[in-house]
Amino acid sequence: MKLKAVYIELVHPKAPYNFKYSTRNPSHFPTPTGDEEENKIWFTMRWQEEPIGVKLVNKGSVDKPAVEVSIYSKNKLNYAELIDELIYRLEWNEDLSELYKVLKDFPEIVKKFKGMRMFCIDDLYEYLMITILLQNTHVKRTVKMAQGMLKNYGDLLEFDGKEFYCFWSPERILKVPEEELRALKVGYRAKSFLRASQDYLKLDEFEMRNISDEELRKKLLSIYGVGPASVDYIARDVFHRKNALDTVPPWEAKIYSKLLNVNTVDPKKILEIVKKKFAGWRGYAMHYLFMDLNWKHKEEPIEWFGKLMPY
DNA sequence: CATCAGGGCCCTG
DNA sequence: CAGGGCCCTGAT
Repeated sequence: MKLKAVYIELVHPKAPYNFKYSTRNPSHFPTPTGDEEENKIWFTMRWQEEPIGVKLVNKGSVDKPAVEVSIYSKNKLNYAELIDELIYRLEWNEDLSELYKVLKDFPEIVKKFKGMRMFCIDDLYEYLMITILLQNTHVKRTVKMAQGMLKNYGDLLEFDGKEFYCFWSPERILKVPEEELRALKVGYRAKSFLRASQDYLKLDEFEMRNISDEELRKKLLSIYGVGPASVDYIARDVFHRKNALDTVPPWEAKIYSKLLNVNTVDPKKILEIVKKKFAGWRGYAMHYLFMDLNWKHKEEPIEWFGKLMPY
């Protein structure tokens, strides 16, 4: 599908805003739903049922942020509404000054990553599908499964001289028999995709933005295929809950242990330490520490991390 | 070649 | 609340 209508607007995120660290995450598994270059990023999304393409170009600096947003669509849209949505998803109006106080023991990290926001362009539905793709497997297989699913059920979009897939809609995937999904080697996840899609259609993700952390957690856990590990990621990344971190899986506990320089790898003890240390911001704070490690590892591989990080 | 664990979650007892 | 089962893949 060729996307022709184009709308361009220069948006000013609240300073400080670090474009690079807010739009790239070395630990994300690659999907054919977007691309990035220095100071540029392309991605797709489904907005009000319509698949669209978005390009962001950095036109500012950390202290004077400016991002040129280009919207590509088949039909004209209510652009003001869509820009507001992007501001929400990209956390462009967030004030993180309290976070930096909580991170006082990590001055180098605060200095380097000041202005880094959470980067999740996905809506609840897409992120549900992503967390299911991640469960109980290695990244390599996750990538393969994602490609297979996108190729078969996603929408191929053409915009700005590029081609990317947009995630399938829940309605689309619900028409597919479970056996057909299984043929794509997604295994028992086939059932999860279908049941989670059904559950999603009963929810109102916009309403969920306003409920308490506790209620949100309960609602998310009621979705088939969503358990304690996925809830933390969804609450933090999609719903921007700064304190979302109630489960530390063993593989993360080993990494946190090193990051926090403590002599335990017991997930429960680690969680207690994190709760105390990063009161009110534990999800966000750990993201900062984790990103620091990811970028260091990308620039120069860290042996212990390479061994611990599931691949 | 067989075995096994792996960015969890569901279901059962 | 603990533990087995689940699809598949690649490592051993």
